[in-house]
Amino acid sequence: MLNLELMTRSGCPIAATLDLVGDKWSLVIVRDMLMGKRRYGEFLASPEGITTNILADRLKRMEDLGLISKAPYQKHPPRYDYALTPAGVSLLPVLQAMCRWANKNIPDTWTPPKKFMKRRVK
Amino acid sequence: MLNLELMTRSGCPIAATLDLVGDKWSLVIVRDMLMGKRRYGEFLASPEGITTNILADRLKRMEDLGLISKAPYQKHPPRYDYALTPAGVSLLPVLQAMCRWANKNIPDTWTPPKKFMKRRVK
DNA sequence: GCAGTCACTTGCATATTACAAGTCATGGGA
DNA sequence: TCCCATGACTTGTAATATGCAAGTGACTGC
Repeated sequence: MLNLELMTRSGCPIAATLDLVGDKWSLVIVRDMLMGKRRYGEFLASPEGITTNILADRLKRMEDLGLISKAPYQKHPPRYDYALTPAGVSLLPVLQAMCRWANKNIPDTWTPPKKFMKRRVK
Repeated sequence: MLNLELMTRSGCPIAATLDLVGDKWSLVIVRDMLMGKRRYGEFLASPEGITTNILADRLKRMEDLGLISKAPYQKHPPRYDYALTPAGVSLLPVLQAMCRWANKNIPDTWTPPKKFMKRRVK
């Protein structure tokens, strides 16, 4: 369970989920991490073109929420690897459902790699 | 397939889905419709407290996107019933995945009705 | 004929996002 | 050694989205 001081709009699980990750960027970053990306610069390089201030804000926010964790891979200057926590990884089925929906309903969307669509989390 | 003049950030199905419904309110309205609500006033009455201008904007936007349709149930003054199109209904698996995630990860979220969680769309 | 309801629209303040530029430490090459 | 590039950000400002309050028009019930 996540530990949140954040107020959600209601107890509805859909509304509560949207209060945590219902913006245009958080789930794109989660996608990148599920695909193996771990560094600030790798997230910036994604084709959607997130800007640096939004990326820094979302990384901090999702860390505060308990969806990602960061570990330094060097000390001077501090540099971090970002990784999903189990709660973050378990967003995978949401992303898979979005992929299925988009591939059926939005023209010209890419077919995700099979290993992404087949992967299961407990 | 939806017919969109909207530019998406990339061909990624996740990013494209978020470009259509990745805000705090659209999927809440879809949820209400899947639960049987059809009128403007019913959406307003939901516990999250959407405001009238945002609701009117989202209804129009989702109609333009092809996710919902409206049909008049009286002429003077014009009053409408809103309903999901097949593309709108097929967002159900995304909402179900969010519910499962929230119930496991966000404290004190409601358990949705079984008929909502069990329902399947082709 | 007057209050209330339904389905909105409008105006304005605040919050969020986008875009551009700057910072700071370090590593590599001439 | 000095210059430039890179990684990981921060800061400033403009554009856009959201929240809040109030207003509108066409009825409906009393």
